[in-house]
Amino acid sequence: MTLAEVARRAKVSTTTVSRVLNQSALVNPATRRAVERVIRELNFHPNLHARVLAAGKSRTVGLVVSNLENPFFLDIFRAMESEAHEHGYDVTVQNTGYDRARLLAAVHQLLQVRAAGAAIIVSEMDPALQAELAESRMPTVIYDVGQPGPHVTSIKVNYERGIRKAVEYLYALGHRRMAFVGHHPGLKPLQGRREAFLATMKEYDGRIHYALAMEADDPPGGKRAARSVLASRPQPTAILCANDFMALGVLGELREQGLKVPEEISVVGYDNIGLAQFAAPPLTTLDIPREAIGRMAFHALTADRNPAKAAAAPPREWLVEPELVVRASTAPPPAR
Amino acid sequence: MTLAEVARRAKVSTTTVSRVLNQSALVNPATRRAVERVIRELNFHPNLHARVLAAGKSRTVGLVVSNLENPFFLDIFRAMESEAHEHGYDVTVQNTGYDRARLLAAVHQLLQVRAAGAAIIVSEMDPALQAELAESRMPTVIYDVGQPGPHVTSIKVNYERGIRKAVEYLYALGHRRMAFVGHHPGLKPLQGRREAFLATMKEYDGRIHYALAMEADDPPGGKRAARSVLASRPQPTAILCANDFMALGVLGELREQGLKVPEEISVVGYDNIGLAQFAAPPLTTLDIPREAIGRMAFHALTADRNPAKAAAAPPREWLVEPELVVRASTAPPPAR
DNA sequence: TTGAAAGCGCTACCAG
DNA sequence: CTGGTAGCGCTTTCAA
Repeated sequence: MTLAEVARRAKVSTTTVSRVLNQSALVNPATRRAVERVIRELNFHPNLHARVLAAGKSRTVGLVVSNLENPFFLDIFRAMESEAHEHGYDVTVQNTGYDRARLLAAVHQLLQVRAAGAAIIVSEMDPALQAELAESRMPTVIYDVGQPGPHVTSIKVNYERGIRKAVEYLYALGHRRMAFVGHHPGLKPLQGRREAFLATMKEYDGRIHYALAMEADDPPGGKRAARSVLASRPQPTAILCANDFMALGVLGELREQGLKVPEEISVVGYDNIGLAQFAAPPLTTLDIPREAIGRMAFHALTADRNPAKAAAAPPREWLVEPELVVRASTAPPPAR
Repeated sequence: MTLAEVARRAKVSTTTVSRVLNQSALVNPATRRAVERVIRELNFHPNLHARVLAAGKSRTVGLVVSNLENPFFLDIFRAMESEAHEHGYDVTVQNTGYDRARLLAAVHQLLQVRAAGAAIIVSEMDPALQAELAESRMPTVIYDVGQPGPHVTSIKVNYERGIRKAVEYLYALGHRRMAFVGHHPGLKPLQGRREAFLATMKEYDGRIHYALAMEADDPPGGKRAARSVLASRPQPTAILCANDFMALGVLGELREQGLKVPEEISVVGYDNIGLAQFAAPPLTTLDIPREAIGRMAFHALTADRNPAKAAAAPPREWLVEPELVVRASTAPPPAR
């Protein structure tokens, strides 16, 4: 089934059919109806590849994330998708599983489909890829790493500020022994949270004792990490997690070990995913506005498309501030 | 950057470049290396739209699901994707949010990109769309509804059997007042679970008192549903959920109401998502092999591609049996 | 082992 | 308002 076939049956030119497909105004209403009828009868679906090829532009933007299983990324995807749909765009997601090879493959795929833009919200970004992306001239959004440029917008989360808020809060509650549960050393953004923690610890200069553990980004990873830090001595009275998803796992381990949260030990997460309030107990965490990030990412990718509104273009760099959300997983440490 | 440009620089024909791109064996190793060098230097990424258009076939399969946020669907996606990658295919996911209009749009999109096949794992399928899909002759996998056909494979879960297992288990524990938490009446598969529950109740013919509540497919929905069934009298001593994702929400509500699980009330989920073991308490549930479903779906879509192995083709209809997984959210009802 | 040329299905420019 | 036609970038015979 091709457009030519439709044209033949409708007794018009392919040009006309193309016009009705593209909502062009320059087509007689009667003609339009006739063509539409044929399209419906034939169950015609225009070949998108041909359209993109001929038109030379695509209305698809790509999103590549590290771990779709983690609601943090999923939320960004959904926000971006809904914003895109409102503007007549589609978004294709790709999951890397924190694997650099898959990241590379994902980016190449987007380059091959000549996507209108790509938002790379991953933790495993590397400089070489950033350079390649910059050269490609495809509008790009990068997360937590690198610098903005002609076609690249950078979104960064002020992790350190977030961690500091959490540590200050815990310190004020009386906690002096803390543990940090992060993951995948070497992955910049996550390491960012870890380093933010270390930097904050340094500020407290010896007044806080701490332990660290790095594991996979999921509940089982959190569980293992919790087991590890609980084995350290002196045992921490509070555990800070690199994200809520892992925090779910640390809560599970604490439950298994019979440690009451928050009476015996406090836990704070990061991200404020929806599940955080359904954790037992509901998780104190640092909110990161995923909805805004997703929408912002979409606009950053499609902004240059409207040179007219260039003035209203979004900033090429955006710093996000996490907010502390106190729920039931934190309390003063046990009197001992 | 086009293939022609590469050909010019490499001083060969476009045909040759095309050949190296397609791993064709009929190209001199030296020539190949030369071309590959130019490709690398130019950072050339062949236009996928042009390739698909010219070749007339695509190595992309589509997956459309109702709610990616629900790990059940995400797991199917990941399994399908990993299987696809192993076979040189890509998969594009689309999320409908249980919205028929979005489902239609998603399917049309797949038709437009001439996808190699489409797995429609949704609860909002309707007969008209099934018919359209059948006519389209695109390999399709449908879930829980309809009949298999020339190009359509049907995967069905034996919900009733699962529900019966759960009810029998609870009945044996001593429960006589149960509630079922489902969602979106009118959505076939989910209704399927509800009807399976009702059918089972009928078998017990008055020996079990029950209540029902339908809400959204997420923890908040489960929470609302729980509130509703807890208000019914006599109050149930066990709650069966249409899926684990909602069960997370009912556990949250029970916790808020101060009801101890499983001492005062039992909860059983459905699906056995990874989070089920991280729920508090770990959830008794019915396992559905999502990994197998995802892989099976991929093969069903690409099977006809290999007429040689037609004999080893997967069955056009597959019935999945849920297995009861007992964890800590169920126990005998309180003595009262 | 390599190349010339005819499409793939659609859009867009230029006429009428 | 409508149509003819030249591509878009690549694959695929068919020859050489």
